[in-house]
Amino acid sequence: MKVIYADLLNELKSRNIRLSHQRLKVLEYLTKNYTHPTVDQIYNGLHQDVPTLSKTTVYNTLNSLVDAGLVRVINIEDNETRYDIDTDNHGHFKCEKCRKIYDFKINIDSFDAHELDHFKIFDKNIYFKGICRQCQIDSSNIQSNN
Amino acid sequence: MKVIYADLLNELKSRNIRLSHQRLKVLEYLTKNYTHPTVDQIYNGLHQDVPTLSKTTVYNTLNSLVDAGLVRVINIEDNETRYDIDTDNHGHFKCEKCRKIYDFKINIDSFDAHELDHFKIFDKNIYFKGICRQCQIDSSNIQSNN
DNA sequence: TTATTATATTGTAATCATTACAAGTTAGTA
DNA sequence: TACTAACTTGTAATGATTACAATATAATAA
Repeated sequence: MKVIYADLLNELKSRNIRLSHQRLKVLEYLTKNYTHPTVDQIYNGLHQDVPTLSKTTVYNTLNSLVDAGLVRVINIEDNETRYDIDTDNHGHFKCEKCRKIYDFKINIDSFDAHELDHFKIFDKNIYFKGICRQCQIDSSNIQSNN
Repeated sequence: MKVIYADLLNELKSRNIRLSHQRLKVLEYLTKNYTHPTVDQIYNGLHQDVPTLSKTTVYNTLNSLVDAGLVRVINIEDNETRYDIDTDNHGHFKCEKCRKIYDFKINIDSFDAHELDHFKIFDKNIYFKGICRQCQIDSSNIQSNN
């Protein structure tokens, strides 16, 4: 899914969330970096460009954006929260070697979960963990060098 | 899924994990409390019975059991890790009102995720968030009392 | 049973992510 | 241009988890 920056701005305006310099920069970062970044990565990525930026502001901004439904939280490891500007229905794969998070297409709604028939569901998440293709290739190359 | 305590003990023995008093108590707690407890809940639940128990031991024990594949980690909220003695293929629903976690049957392997065809997958997780049936009933009763 | 030893437990201190808070700043509006 | 509610910032607080070193114990063999 392609995220259109201008659409995000309209979305913010319609929700009366002020278009502060810092928020626009965080949004811009997320639309330019599809890496499911952590708060630290966002902060470090923007710090040169916005020297006054505070990490608290990054937290505040992300919380606002999540509340507004413009950003999704990814909780895979318990010690690092990641953020995703793509709120469409998709899954995440985390490589335990290179730590990269890959998106993959999956229609979560195609499941039947009858036990939840009378439950209100706001949010559906799928994530897998393992070793990505590239890391398998890399490690077999290292072995063949022995 | 019914977890057989004796099977867990054999599993531990075969992996050369010592059957210390504290570990047995944590395992017993998990097999008796299908509530996906937090570390605090386990610690508080056992503290009367095992007064010398340390919270560090609960952490250490759970990490060992997770490494051994006897317990699964549930990361839904970023600030509370929960533990599940049921390692079978199933999904979790977290109610945002009563905070309870419900299990539901779902065959995660029934999906096709072709983009991951050459990825090694060790671990698959599904969780939903929303309002459970009981909390919806409760809140409509409160409203009708107005 | 007893002695031995590798492994486990414990309490405290350290770490790290996140939030609380209060003072200063700014976006949006009139 | 002035006003004000909302936002940003830096620091301090919080809370979960881990590191560490001293003590205790499970498993093994004599």
